Amino acid sequence: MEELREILMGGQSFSWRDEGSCFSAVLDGRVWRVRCADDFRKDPFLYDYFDFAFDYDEARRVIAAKDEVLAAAVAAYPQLRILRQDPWTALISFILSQNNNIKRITGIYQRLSEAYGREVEKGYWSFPTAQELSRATQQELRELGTGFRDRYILDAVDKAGILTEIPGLEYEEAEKRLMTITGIGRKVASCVLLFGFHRFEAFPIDVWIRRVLERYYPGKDVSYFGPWPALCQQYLFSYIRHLDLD
DNA sequence: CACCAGGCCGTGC
DNA sequence: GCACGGCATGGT
Repeated sequence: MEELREILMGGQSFSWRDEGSCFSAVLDGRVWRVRCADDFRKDPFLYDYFDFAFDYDEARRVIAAKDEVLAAAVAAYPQLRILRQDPWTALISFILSQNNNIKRITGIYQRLSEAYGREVEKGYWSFPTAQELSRATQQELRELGTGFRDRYILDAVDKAGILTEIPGLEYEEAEKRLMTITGIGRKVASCVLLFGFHRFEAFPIDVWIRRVLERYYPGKDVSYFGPWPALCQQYLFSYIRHLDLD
């Protein structure tokens, strides 16, 4: 259970709800309920979603060997994984994430689903597709609590077609392309590329990671964290974010 | 009641 | 190119 919390509700996805005895989400048109690793190993969709084809054991060894900070981060969160999320959902999710907190992001995500998604099971709505979300007006979005991000969402709906181009682009080009959407800067673009397109070259730099870089890695650039900068980033993110709270 | 939140936009140097 | 304030809203 607790090992799953950091993966499902630690900031990479806003689709999951804590139901007490399990975590639930509507993905791929149906409701999923998981409580431990055994729940998803054998299901083809969840096997892909939880990225079981990737050798995290090997990656952990390489990353932990880089330095003491990463070794501690890996030791603290050995079960961490990068979920393979839907690109569109990731795009809107990380537009919502800017200058926002996880709890509130999840709330807005849920209200968008209830307002524009499909109720696939009583009390459970899918996240709206771009077409479904195109019904929304700016005022409606504002009333759902999106705040100043309302116009960003509308622009993303208009430019949703960009997502089909991303797989064919080099990382830097893909990032630039995403940044042509209003409300998408470097950080959000890198999150979309990581969580929506599973690009492990990504290295999202938010306030937390910026502090880590300044304190522990002065002068170092992203290449230090290769060949999977995204994994290093994710371990460091979970590690230092909880240091403050504990 | 302040202050912050997995930032970005617009403006001004 | 970098620095700055503004931004909607709710959590703590």
